[in-house]
Amino acid sequence: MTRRAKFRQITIDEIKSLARLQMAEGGTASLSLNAIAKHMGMSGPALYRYFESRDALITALIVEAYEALANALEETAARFADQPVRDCLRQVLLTYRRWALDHPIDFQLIFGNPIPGYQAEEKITAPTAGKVFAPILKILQRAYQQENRPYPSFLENLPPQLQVHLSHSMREFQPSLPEKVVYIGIVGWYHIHGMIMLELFNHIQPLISDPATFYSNEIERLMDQMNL
Amino acid sequence: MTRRAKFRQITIDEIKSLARLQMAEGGTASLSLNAIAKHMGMSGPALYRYFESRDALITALIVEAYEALANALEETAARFADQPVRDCLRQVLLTYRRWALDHPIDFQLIFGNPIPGYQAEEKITAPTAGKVFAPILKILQRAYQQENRPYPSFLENLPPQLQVHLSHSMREFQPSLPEKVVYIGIVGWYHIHGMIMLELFNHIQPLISDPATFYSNEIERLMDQMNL
DNA sequence: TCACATAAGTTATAATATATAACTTATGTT
DNA sequence: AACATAAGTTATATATTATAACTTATGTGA
Repeated sequence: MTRRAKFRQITIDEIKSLARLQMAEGGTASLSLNAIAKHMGMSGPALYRYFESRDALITALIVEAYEALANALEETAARFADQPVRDCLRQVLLTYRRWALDHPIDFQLIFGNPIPGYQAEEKITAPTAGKVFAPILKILQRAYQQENRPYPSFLENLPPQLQVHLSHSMREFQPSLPEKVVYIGIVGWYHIHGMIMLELFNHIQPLISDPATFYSNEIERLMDQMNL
Repeated sequence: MTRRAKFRQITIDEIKSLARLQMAEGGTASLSLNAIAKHMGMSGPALYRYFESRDALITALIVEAYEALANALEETAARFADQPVRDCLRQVLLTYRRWALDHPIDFQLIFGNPIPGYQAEEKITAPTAGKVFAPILKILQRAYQQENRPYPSFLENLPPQLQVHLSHSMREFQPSLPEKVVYIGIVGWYHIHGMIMLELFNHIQPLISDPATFYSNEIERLMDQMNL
């Protein structure tokens, strides 16, 4: 890498870092290229050498957020891979919540409403999205395929028109994954996700005194349902 | 109501209506007072006679959204009040999804990320928030208190530090509501909510071919868990 | 009916935002 | 050393929210 390219990378990183900081203070849409430039000691238009537009910067941040979350989950899964399935999955799901609370802005970028005016470039963001779900699927695969645990009873009478399909990018990670495993994963993920979204946007606090305990408790209940 | 006040109300309604229309096209944050005024054939600053600021307009829209959702749920609950609990609850939960899909902007205003720069005026929005949850609690109360259905088994060994408390405004609607009923309601609501948020933001479609069937199926599973 | 307060609009202006164009300076390579 | 290009600059166009000052329309009380 040339010296110039190195400096360029540093500048790009600083821009993204400041953008994150700005959003942390005023929400995902309080992003001002001008303010970033000013803070870095240069004029506004200079930023356009590094990002084509405000949306391009946002897209970069979204991709990074996806990757960071996926990495956090994968890392936890790897660290507890030799533990029983239930313990491993518990840790991964705890990491999921922990990461969301620690990185509310990144989580909103991934799962919240679209930013004003911002048109998601799905070609860029979609492939990374699958990575988030992959570690959870991997654990479930271990449970139901390697360890041959019985499938939960609620899978028995599913309506036939309910087709589950993995996106192309996800298929690459998990080549031979039974529909049932995917379905269990989806059901679990949605439950988890609902709790976290509500907690993140302060809809849980008026009802539950201790969201952490509630979450832990629901995880256990969920894993009970999954026969884990 | 004087003639002038009537015209004023019409103008206010038109502003709100156009605001909704604008958001429907470009997301919750693509709200331009100027554009609204222009569309109504008047200058930008004229709008400030009707709304103190952009945030005041947003707050009004949020309150209306809460009320509209609560009304939709209540209406459904009333229409199926003489049916068995399970049938009534099913219809209410279907209405919940239907309303969210039919009014994605209003749903985002209530449950999505905060709009850039917008500071929620919780004094105004909080009291109405309770109304959304009320119809569901009412149905559960009927099941477990009037009809004396047994509580689901997952309530048996809850950790003692897990306190459930209703906000003040909600207490007024439901004076004597056992903690257990509230807890069941919360658990169910979160599950439902997770599915709808993910569907609304297009995170469900890459995985599930038929979200409606999936949702229906999950409702049944949920009510099974609730002993309904 | 007329006088007058106020409601409801106007234009002008300030402060910021994204973004483009045209120009200058620094950097690295041939 | 010459030169292409990267990386910055200022100037400008066009939005945005919002305030100030001013004008016109409306409704009411004397």
